[in-house]
Amino acid sequence: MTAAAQGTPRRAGRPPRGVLSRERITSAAVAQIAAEGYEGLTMSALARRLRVAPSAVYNHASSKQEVLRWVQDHVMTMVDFSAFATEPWDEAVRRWAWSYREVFARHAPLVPVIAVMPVTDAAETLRMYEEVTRGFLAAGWPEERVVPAIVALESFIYGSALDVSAPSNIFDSGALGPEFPVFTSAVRSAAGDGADDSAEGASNAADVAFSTGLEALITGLKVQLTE
Amino acid sequence: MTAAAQGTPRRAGRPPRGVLSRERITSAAVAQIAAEGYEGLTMSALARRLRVAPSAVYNHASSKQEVLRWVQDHVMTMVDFSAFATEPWDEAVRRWAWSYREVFARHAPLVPVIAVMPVTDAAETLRMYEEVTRGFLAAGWPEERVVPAIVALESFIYGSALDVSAPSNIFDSGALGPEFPVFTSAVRSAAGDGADDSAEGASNAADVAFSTGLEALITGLKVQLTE
DNA sequence: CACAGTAAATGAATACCATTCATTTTGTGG
DNA sequence: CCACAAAATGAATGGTATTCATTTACTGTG
Repeated sequence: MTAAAQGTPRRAGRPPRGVLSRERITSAAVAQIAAEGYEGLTMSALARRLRVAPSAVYNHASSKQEVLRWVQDHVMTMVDFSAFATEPWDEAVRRWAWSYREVFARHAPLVPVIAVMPVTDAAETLRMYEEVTRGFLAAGWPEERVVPAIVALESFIYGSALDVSAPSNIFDSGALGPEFPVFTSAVRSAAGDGADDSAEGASNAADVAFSTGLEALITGLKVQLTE
Repeated sequence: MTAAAQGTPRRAGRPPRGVLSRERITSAAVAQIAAEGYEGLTMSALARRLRVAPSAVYNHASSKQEVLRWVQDHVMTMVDFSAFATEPWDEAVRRWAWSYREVFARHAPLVPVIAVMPVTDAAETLRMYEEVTRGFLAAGWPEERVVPAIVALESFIYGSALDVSAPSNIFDSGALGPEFPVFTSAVRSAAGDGADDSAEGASNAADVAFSTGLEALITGLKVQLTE
């Protein structure tokens, strides 16, 4: 019952029709992550889901890192950048950034992977960059300034995605509190801010910080444009 | 030769004087990272450096994650936030942010650790927050806005620290380039920007993006203050 | 001062995990 | 048609964090 848990156990040797492919491996990995999270994504679990021996995966992917890169490119398709075609620049950036952060907050373990990942053969990622770049140019941005601005926004988004997965009591200074009264008080007063989770903005601490930073970036980038 | 590679091999049982402590473990971990990087930081290697059996470490730290949290708090001492005591707000933020990013670019694997790490009993981290908060308040910031602003800056800094460790050809679209001409062209024109590594700013792509985002954040946050 | 309990070390064992390799089978290009 | 490449199996391999039984020594209580 090593590979196929039920049905014909498939003997060794190349099968008549290809069993694996980049697409099937990627979607099995995504399914496994959805089912058991990133801790649950092991090469064994992946192979089990594909009804295949673990070593078979290595005929298609050279490492688990490579599988993660495929997953990352697939996850990019869930980021909504459609507003760049219809909305003014600042509103398009706003919608894109919130969507981007939301997607990668649910895939926080991918964030460190992305940082080191070259964009080569990451087609979906490139598709997004292409459209976002178009949006910047259409809004009158000089070409040489577009990529740094996108990278800056992305850096903020990735950092914020990590921040979302932080525990809400992350700033609880505990027993050391009295030693740092100014900060402790500031944390308390920030928590009291939008914390009435009754209606409207529905904002927790991470959302408030993200909104603060994103609006500042949008404002500041616009100012840079006029200089 | 399991534990001590030379000298008296120390028999089992509690030693006359304590061999380990949080401080000694932390500094051994930092030394190990300096010597062989984060891949080289294994519990075995750490124990070897401490001349101790691997299991001994678990009498003081409950997991490797905890050791990493100690390292992270220690690394915080290398961030220079002294400018908040002497410089005007925007210049202080600038110096702090550049220092912060530089430190964690050299410790990128800690970034995902930080995100989930509560600040409780992270004394050095709290020391920094205390001083930064003071600086914001002294510059006239309303108390409830300080923490979101700091978190926003930190998110950008962490994301940028990851960006620094990315390969420089990260935006090389390779064979897919022709499919995404607008983005490909923008990448080329951005590269030509400050890429004459002859003199002055000495800026690579990551530095340009960081500067762009940081200046935008500073400008945008200042604007928010006057509203 | 004795004695109990706890703290801190050793060394052996565990369970996993990614990855590799020899082997087998099958599809494919010359 | 035949050699070779591609793709599967199943059995190692080496490394990992972590746990456990055992031993020894320190520490606080009567």
